[in-house]
Amino acid sequence: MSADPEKVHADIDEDGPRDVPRALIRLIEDEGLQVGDRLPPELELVRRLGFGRSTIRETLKTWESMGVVSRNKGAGTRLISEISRNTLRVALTIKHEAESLLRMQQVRRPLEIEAVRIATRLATPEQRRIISARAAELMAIYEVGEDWRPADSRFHNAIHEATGNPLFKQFIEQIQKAFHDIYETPFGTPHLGQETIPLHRPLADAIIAGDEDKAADLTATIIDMVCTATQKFSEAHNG
Amino acid sequence: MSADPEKVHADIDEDGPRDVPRALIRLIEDEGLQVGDRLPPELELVRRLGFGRSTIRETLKTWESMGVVSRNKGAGTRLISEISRNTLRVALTIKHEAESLLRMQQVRRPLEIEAVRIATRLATPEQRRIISARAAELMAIYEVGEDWRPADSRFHNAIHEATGNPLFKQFIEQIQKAFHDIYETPFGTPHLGQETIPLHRPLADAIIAGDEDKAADLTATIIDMVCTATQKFSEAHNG
DNA sequence: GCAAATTCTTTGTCTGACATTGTTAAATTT
DNA sequence: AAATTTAACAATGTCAGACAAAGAATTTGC
Repeated sequence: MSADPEKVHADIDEDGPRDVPRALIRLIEDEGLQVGDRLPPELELVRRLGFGRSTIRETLKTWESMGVVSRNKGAGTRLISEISRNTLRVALTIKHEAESLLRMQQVRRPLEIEAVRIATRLATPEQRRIISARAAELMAIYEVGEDWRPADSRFHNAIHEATGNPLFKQFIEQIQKAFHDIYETPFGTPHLGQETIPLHRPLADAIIAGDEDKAADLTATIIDMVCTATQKFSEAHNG
Repeated sequence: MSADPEKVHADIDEDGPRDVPRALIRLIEDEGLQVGDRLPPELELVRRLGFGRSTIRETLKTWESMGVVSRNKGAGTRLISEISRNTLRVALTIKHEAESLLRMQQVRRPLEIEAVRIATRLATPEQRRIISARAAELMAIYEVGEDWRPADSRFHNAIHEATGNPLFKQFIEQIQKAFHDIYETPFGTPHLGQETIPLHRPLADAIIAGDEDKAADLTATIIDMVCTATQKFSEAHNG
């Protein structure tokens, strides 16, 4: 077994990760750094991790663009989202043209419907109560005529929670975030989808009753209405 | 009007974007670079854009992590996804635990099914031909016993193209990328989903025939088989 | 004409220097 | 003594140069 001492030694020597991201994650975990904490300065990272500064900077800059850390000249680098060796970072690029608002809803549609189906099947009684409460809150705010969008987010969020799969929440939230980024910038915020709100009460009821098909149908209807509104809006603003 | 010559001059001087991403996007647009084309080498970018090499590299590395470009030592940097000044970049973080492989397939499922439905409705004759050809290629490679995964990617890619919505391709590809990142690292690559390949021929036929429901059913079957295999795999490797 | 070896090109990494800006501590003033 | 201003410090941002490593292209040999 010990026929090749050099190689054996090389393998044993391999206790440290060979690339910067791994080494950084390891340092963060070993140090027990939490969200909000500051990372060591770059020059200390150079010393402790054994990589060149530019190499380390490339990783930190990438993490910054992914929202893992925030970096400020003079201040330092802070952790702003959880990261561990089990965290995988994925980036999407969305082209924002006339049709992209519609395209986003087209992708959101199946995700939202599937999320509702799964939630209807799997939600615990506690989760169903929360969904119902959020729906009540949404309707109340809507009827008073206040800004219902935060309540709408909370309602859908409750559904996504109930799926037991955090990816649904993440994907849909990112789509919505991109949607609003595009939407608000060019021409103000006209409260798109207002007319879908009254449908949210029966949707909540269907979920609570465990009527998967009805819940899915209502969700489809809601998103289709948003699509129609989006389309009208796009046409009105682009030709 | 010419009360402040210095400032006027400064403003006129402002013909070039101040940060690297803008400058790069501008160059790509001006040059008319398409997906698949090669970017100029780093040193030429240094010369033409007027930034230091490390600064440019930080942007290119970030773009690589976002799937905008692919970079290879010796080769060069290629554009692998559309980018323009209207492109929005969004990042996801996926926590990879025992269940995350399954969770990813759970999210992929509705996306893939919807993509197939839309493709079946909207594909042009030319696109249907391509899908058919890819299916034939996939079956041929599969029967010979070679690595069918690249062909499988090309087949699904052809479907995503036919939706006319690039977001489907991006989302699903990123999920797959994350899946393989997790999958290959810990325990080698056991060709998951092998038994689904024979179903791809009838799937292609259904798409070409315009039978939306059948195509959707077959897709669901395929992904459910992958889910089952994933589950078995997870259990075998985690207890 | 083809295969192998060589050269060239391009990205990857490291080092060192300086600029810019936020932070902190000292000095000055009130 | 307290508050404000100022100066020193620390951290990231940028640039330049050198070499390593690996893919691509060319040349050489047969």
